Amino acid sequence: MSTPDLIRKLNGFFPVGDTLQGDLDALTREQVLLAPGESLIHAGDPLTNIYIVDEGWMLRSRHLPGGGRQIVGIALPGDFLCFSSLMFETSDFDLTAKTQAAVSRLQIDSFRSLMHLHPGLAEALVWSTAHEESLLAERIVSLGRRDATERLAHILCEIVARLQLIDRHDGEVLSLPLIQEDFADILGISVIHIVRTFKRLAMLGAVEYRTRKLALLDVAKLHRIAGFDGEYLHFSQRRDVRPIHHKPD
Amino acid sequence: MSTPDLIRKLNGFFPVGDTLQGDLDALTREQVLLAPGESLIHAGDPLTNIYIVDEGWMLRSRHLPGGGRQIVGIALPGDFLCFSSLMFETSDFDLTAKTQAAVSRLQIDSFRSLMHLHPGLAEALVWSTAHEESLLAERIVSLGRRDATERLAHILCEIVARLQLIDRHDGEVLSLPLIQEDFADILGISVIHIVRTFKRLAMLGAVEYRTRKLALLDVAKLHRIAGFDGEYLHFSQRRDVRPIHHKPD
DNA sequence: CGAGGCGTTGACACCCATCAACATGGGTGG
DNA sequence: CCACCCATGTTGATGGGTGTCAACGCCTCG
Repeated sequence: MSTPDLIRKLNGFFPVGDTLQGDLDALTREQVLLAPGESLIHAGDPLTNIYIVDEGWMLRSRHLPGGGRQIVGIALPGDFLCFSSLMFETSDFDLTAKTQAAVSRLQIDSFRSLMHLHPGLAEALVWSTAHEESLLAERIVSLGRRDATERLAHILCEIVARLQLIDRHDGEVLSLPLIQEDFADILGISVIHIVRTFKRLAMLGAVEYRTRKLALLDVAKLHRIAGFDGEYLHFSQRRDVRPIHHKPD
Repeated sequence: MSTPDLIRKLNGFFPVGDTLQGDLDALTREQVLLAPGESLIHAGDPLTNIYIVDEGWMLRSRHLPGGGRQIVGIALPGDFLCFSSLMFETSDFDLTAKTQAAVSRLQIDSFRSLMHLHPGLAEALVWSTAHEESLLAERIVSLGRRDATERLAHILCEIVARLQLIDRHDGEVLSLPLIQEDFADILGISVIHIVRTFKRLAMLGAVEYRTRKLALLDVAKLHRIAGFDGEYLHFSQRRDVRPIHHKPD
């Protein structure tokens, strides 16, 4: 089985040759199926695998002593998970399926040797890592310096853009598995204030949210509210990547 | 010239063999000297290099339309900068020297081929990337779910731990180049509230701050206030890393 | 038809931002 | 050595954004 979403995502960024396609297909993989709410890994668990999301939404979160939760990342089909298994022994976060999900499990040791045999795989991982790092940094900007309305608009812009990249964007009304409590824990805001904030976005004519359905009324307006500049996603940029095993001139 | 801080840092994590040491020495490097306040790169600039900080503190920040600033990372001696140059064409952030600083500039193309010739270099980069990713994720938890006092205590714990790792921790009173405005922009809090928060930490008997000097009165108490668990730094863990070019049994 | 998940509303309190003014202190030039 | 100045830190008053609590409404699913 190939990894159509990963390929599609990388292809949006730089031309994916047959080599990389082959590399990814060559992975010996075990697929894990998860029910909604089921966890792939818990904070403190040993890290022994890398994963690629094949289908579904996964959330990376931390549970705090006081009972709170902070979601630090959303993983969509085509995303790598637990890349830090390459270096660290335990996980700092929970990894939980938000929908029914399917992920490919890759033993870290075999992944290492596969990376050596298939340099394109290393490229894919590096791209994915750089990309995720961008998302984290941008989230920090949001949490640090944007108010609730801007934050919510911003994450919605980001989600829409990411879904478009993997062709999961189904038009005017978007199905997404996140409930308002999830948005609260992504944005560092209380659930009740998320309600108010969605209402404000609706009154502004940008979007309307109702239980896992998001109606996109005016995406341009949403971008304006968020101060969204998709540059940090680096979707439109293509660097002419030479596989690592090619010597430069 | 070697990279003592990078080596020291990696060594705290896994045993650094002669191979990696040699790899790092083999880098053909151009050193850049920066005055305090001087920028190495601005948001929007093309990314054509990777850097290693040899000396000084660097801040990675974003300036917002409204005039605000969010600092997303602190780079200390031994840290890589702009690793995303491997994949992206432009920078999303400013990189500014907070002290006098010296960084080694490495052309991205020669860095790529060096990574191939010296697998240990790739290991070092991956470790550094994973490490930075951990810091970003933990910062998101702070900004999302900790109040001002916890946030400030937490970043202070993190800074102390990072300085210890590179032997820059000079005892009871710590010199650090950050002013209160910097803390404000790291933590997403106003300067004025940082003042009050430092005062609270002083009244609690944890630390006292006065113009680039931090007196550590009771580090254990500071940890307790922050809810600090250094696990995310992964300093005490050592994974037995096999260089990528070794086949697993 | 009942129950539970999810969303909504209003009242109230608190954390933190904003503004304006003032204090301190180290460095620089005369 | 003094005077000044600029960076940095400090204080108080006030207001707004957001959290908390409690109660209720709606929809879905079994």
